[in-house]
Amino acid sequence: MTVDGRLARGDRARSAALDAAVVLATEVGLDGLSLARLADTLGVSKSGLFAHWRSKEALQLATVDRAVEQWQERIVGPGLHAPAGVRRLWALHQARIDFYAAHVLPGGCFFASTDFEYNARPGPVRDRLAEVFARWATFLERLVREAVDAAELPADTDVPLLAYEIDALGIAAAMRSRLVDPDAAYRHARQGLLNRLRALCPDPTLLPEGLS
Amino acid sequence: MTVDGRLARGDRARSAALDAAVVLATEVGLDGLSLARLADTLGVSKSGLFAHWRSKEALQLATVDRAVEQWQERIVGPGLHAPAGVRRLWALHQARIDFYAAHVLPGGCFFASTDFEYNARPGPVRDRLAEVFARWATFLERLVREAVDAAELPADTDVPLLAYEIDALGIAAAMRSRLVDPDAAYRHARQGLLNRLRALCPDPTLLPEGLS
DNA sequence: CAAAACTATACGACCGGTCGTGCTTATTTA
DNA sequence: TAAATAAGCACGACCGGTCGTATAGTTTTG
Repeated sequence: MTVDGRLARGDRARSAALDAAVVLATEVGLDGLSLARLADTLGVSKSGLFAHWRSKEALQLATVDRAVEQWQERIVGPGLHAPAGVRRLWALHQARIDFYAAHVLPGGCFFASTDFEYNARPGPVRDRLAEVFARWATFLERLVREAVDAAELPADTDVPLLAYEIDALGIAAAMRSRLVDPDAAYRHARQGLLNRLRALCPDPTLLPEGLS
Repeated sequence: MTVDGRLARGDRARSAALDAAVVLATEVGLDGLSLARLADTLGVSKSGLFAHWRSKEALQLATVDRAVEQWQERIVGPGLHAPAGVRRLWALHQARIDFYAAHVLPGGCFFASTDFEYNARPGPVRDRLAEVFARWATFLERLVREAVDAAELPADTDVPLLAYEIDALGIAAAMRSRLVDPDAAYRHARQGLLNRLRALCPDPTLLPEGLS
């Protein structure tokens, strides 16, 4: 039953297709990505994709899930293993900033472009994106609340809003400014998140050293 | 020479087409908008559109310009007529927040969706968008600098970054949270911009009254 | 040798774009 | 004032191309 080599081949092709789909969808949009281009990139035939997903929409949903997996591996994962409280929050932000510099700024952000692409288009894809962002917001809010215990956040702070800001500001500012001045994007993302962290933690001794 | 009735008819049709194009492009994307759907919405034939614009790309560029005009009329205009300094900045923000509640939240934001749609797609449309955002950033930075003279902004503040944040945060936070919780979008946009303004102006007596 | 994975081919629908024609309307002419 | 002219505008039909999708056949693999 293992049938390891047999099933492994199909799973490998499926996985490679999803990885390529994330990259291509970031360039041309999740809906703008044609199956022909995806098949050409993979070096396979277009119709073969229908053996793995029954429709393009099914492939789009799988692409969103794959992007979530990549995001969690590269961003959330390192942050979760950092120390608790403010330092943990900062470790997460630092990982995200480096991720922006390495992936978002050169090639665009899959979630940002897809989010805005489907914002006014109800349907399964938009629903899936809503779930993803809701989970992400909950996770961010939890991280912020943990940091609050150590840093004495001002009483009138809206914690869910703060979590949203941390997320939206980093991506939006980085991508927006990329159109105007690519070099400024990294500084903006880093500075913006750092400012947010300072507001969150007035005691500078709690922050990592060597930050401008 | 007046030729009023002759030219006015064509100009009216052209103007109506651009208004509809902005609305439709906000829904399905600037590139996802088909000429057939635009023609159907207008109740005219598709080929008639080519009498006004020689190609779809020309119509897309005209659509961007039209959206800029609308934005300036509804947002920049009221703000420019407000008192100078912090109050003027707040008047601009207040107009933008109301605009979010009335237009962006129900139907999406043309600039946000189009910006991310074309972020990784070089070409004339992206270049036009870059010009628009560069002008917008310059305008915002000028407004912030005028407010600084009255409010004594902290010395280490990055003014261009602040201008970017004010813009990106409002749109991104509003649209992002719309997917998750429509009711929270207005509060988020208002609270986020208000927080920014408070950081900009530590003296509460300079701020408008009745703000929570 | 099955069975799974993949390819080749064809289809209907829709895309942006072109062309030739008729209608509307302002200007010119008598 | 009334007929004639001409220009702008809009229309329907149609083109080549590409889209997502279905079906039948071929190659690969344990």
